[in-house]
Parts: sequence; C-alpha cells; structure tokens
Amino acid sequence: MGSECKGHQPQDDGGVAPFVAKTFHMVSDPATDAVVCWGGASNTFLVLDPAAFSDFLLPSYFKHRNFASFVRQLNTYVRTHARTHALSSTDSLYVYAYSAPVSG
Amino acid sequence: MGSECKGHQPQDDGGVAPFVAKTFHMVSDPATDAVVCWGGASNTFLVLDPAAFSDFLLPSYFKHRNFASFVRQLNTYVRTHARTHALSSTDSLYVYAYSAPVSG
DNA sequence: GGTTCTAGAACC
DNA sequence: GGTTCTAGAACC
Repeated sequence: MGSECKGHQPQDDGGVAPFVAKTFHMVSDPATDAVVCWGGASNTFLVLDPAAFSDFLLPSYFKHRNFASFVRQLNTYVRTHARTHALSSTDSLYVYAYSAPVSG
Repeated sequence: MGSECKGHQPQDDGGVAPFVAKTFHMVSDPATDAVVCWGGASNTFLVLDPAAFSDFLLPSYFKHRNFASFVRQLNTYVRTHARTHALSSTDSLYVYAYSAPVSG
C-alpha cells in the first residue's frame, strides 16, 4: 500500500460501538442537561425527564423514540462494556451507571 | 354448610386475575377513551396517549407508572389467557389484542 | 400476584 | 448493529 496510516484518526471513537458513542454524546451535551446528564459519583447518568428523553432526544440520535429500546441496547453494552452497569429506576428517574471513556 | 351460594356473586370476576380485570376496566372506561380504548376489529385495545397512560392511568390502577411493567404483565397473560395476544407497536401507538370476557 | 431488571430471539 | 417483542429471574 502506498499510503500508510500515520496516526491520523479522523473521528477516533476508540473502536467504541455506535450506540455507546451516541449515548456518551447525548449524555454529555450540556444543552440537554435538564433531560439527561451525568450523575454525581459512581459513573452514572440520569434521565431526569423521561418524556422529553423519549420524544425529542432519542429520535435525534436513534431511529426510534422508545425508552424500552434504548434500555435494551444499554443492557447489551452493560454486558460487553465493563464500564457500563445498570443500577435502578424509580417512577420518573432512571439511573444508569455509565462511565466516560478514558481519553489518552 | 348452612348457607349455600344461590347465584349471588358480588364482584364476580369469573376468577380472572386482578391484572386482567383491571386492564379490562381501564380500557373499557369511556372517560379515558382518548388515552386508551378498544380497537376496532380483532379484539384489540389501543394506547393512544402513552404519556397520559403511564403518568395518570397506570398509577390509578397499579402501584407504578411504568409502561414497561404494564407490558411485562400483559405479556404474562398473553401466555395464560388465550384471549389475549400482543400485536405490535409504533412510535406513539401501542396496539395490543385483548378480548372482552364473555358474560353468560 | 406484582414490579423491576435483563436477556433471548426474531426481524430489520 | 439496531429495533422490537417476549420471557426468565430476582425481589417485593
């Protein structure tokens, strides 16, 4: 091959699955912190407004607006990504552990 | 026994499970037809307003307001009650088959 | 018997 | 790899 990779990595996602990358972006976006945000300790994120999360946030990242589908995917990566772990839920507050990927 | 049952049946639910009785009542109530109502053919019922269904209707019948928990229970009775059968769902319209109990 | 969390399986 | 539907299992 003539051109070799010289460390240039456009869109370096560290091989992270699309679902994981999207979820990280979605949670990290400060514009939507009233809907979903990082939790305090324990590498968690909180869905503060499940209705807005389902109706507006999910369809902007995924091809659906079903909270159950999101949870199903999350549970998949809970398994394959040691850093992710489901915790608990209440009537209106869903809490999932999800640590930020380590850069560097 | 001195007193025999003479056909008097206060609260005759035909031995139907509480979940099934509650769901039937919830769907049948005309006051909430904008939220959930009986479907046209095929013994179905439609959750027209999932948000209102979860936030207001579910907690008035059950001890939670989680659509997923309702679906989990529904799927249980899909199995044990031949008359119930899950069909499909779309973004905002959940459709489940559920036939009315036959009286008489 | 109910409620929650998670996963299998089918289908896309 | 994503989305949906359903069920197992644990816990209440």
